[in-house]
Amino acid sequence: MLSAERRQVILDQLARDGKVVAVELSAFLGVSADTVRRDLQELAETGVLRRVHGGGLPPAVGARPYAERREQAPAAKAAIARATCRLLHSGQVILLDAGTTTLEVARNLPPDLRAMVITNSPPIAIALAEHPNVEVSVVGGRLDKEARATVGAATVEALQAIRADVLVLGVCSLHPDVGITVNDLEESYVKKAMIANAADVVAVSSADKLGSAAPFVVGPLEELTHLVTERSSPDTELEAYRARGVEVVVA
Amino acid sequence: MLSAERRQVILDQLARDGKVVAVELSAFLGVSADTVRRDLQELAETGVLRRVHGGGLPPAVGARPYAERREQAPAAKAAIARATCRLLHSGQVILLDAGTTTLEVARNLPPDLRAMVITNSPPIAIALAEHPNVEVSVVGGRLDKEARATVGAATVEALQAIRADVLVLGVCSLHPDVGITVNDLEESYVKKAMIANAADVVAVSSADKLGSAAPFVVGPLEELTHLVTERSSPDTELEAYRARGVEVVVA
DNA sequence: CAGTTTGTTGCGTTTCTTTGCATGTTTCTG
DNA sequence: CAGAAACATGCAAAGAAACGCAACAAACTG
Repeated sequence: MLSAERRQVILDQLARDGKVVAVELSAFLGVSADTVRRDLQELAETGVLRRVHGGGLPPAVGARPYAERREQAPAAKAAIARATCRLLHSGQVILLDAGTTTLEVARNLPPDLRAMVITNSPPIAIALAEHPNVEVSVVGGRLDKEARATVGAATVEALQAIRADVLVLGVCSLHPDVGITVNDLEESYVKKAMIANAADVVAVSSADKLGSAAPFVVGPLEELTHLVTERSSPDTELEAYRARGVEVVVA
Repeated sequence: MLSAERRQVILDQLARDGKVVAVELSAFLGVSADTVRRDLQELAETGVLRRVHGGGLPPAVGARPYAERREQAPAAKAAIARATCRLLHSGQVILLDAGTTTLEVARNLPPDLRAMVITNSPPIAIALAEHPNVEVSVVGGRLDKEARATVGAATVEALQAIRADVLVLGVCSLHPDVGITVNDLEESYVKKAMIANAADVVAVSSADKLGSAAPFVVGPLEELTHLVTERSSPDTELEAYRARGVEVVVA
């Protein structure tokens, strides 16, 4: 049996049982425990398995979620994106935050929109490379593999050199009292810097993110000038946002 | 027996058994193990077989559709990319230039390579987001839609804040006397800045780009420490590069 | 047709991988 | 806390792969 084949068997067994045990593998595959250990180490280095004492487990939720998130609720996202585009005009400097909804906004920008778009998201930059009339600028920095966006000191500093007319902000969690919150500290700093350097702030959010809160606070709700969300949001809930001066657009 | 015929037999056996073993094939086909190895290598380059120590397996199950992969990565490019990866090591700070060949390098980085990769190419950044062990940093700036790379003053300035161990440079044109040249002024400045801030400079180039020149000069050939190119390059031509102190690697 | 080129194949040598074992260390468990 | 199990590390043997080289055949050329 080929060593690569053996590793494939280990992965199959991991996928089937949700775990692998070193000694069992040793007996099952007919090789020494040493060899199994080396295989497990090798697999762990490539990131497809998480090494634990005695065997291996599936890797922690890693690069997987991005592909999944991209597919979820495409219809609602597209509607929000189209509604957001109606708030954007030629001649503006547009700051486009990272996120799957904002990526959809980028894809839906009207072809005749002549604007300058600044983004910290490589996927958005690539999507806009297809656009005939917008000028694109990328904000550099360390890449957050999860969000596919640049973060860190360099990103924040670069954002401070920018004055945007409008920011399209992808929000993770939005709560009338808690404000804008996210799941990552670095991300919160980047969003803060974006908000600080944009005249208008348009938040785009699917209905399920409204009324929830995450650990890291970006700022109070009053920072937003607009909120674009789905039709399915209950109107009573949206009233809380309107009362705080946010112009709510239901797509 | 014709060599093409022999390869077909190998593929048949792979389809039937789900694997092939080099020594078994050698005995079965009545040729030396060397010849079998060469066949396997050839088949691996077209993507119909995954080469492993001791034999071959079906191409990776989770891998992207092979037609697509093949289209963007002709055998020559993939071979150059793999050869380039052998020049990179864990612990290095690697500067990755934009380009289709360098994108292929990014895709071919060994999963166990632990390095920091800095790039001005959003597509490369996205490709590396899949990599479990490299840290990715994006250089910001205005996006050149054609090249899908950032250029301009911001990009050059950001590059000057970097000290890389090795630069992987995609070259448009390379000529023993004229040096490194490109078709775009902005691009030339970016490449200059990259070269100025990297200890080693590895140029990757398909054979047809050697011996040609473009309008904008990046620098003399002496800036390069390595050149990785295709097997098809005539050796007499490569001698000119070697004579100027460039270590030439033929993939 | 002779000479050249081109491509394939096998061989010898060197280098790298894999593997099991011996040894010492860490981690788990009752 | 002590014994057992799991782990890490170095080592040596077997085998696989890479590389240069030379023999050979087929195709091309003047």
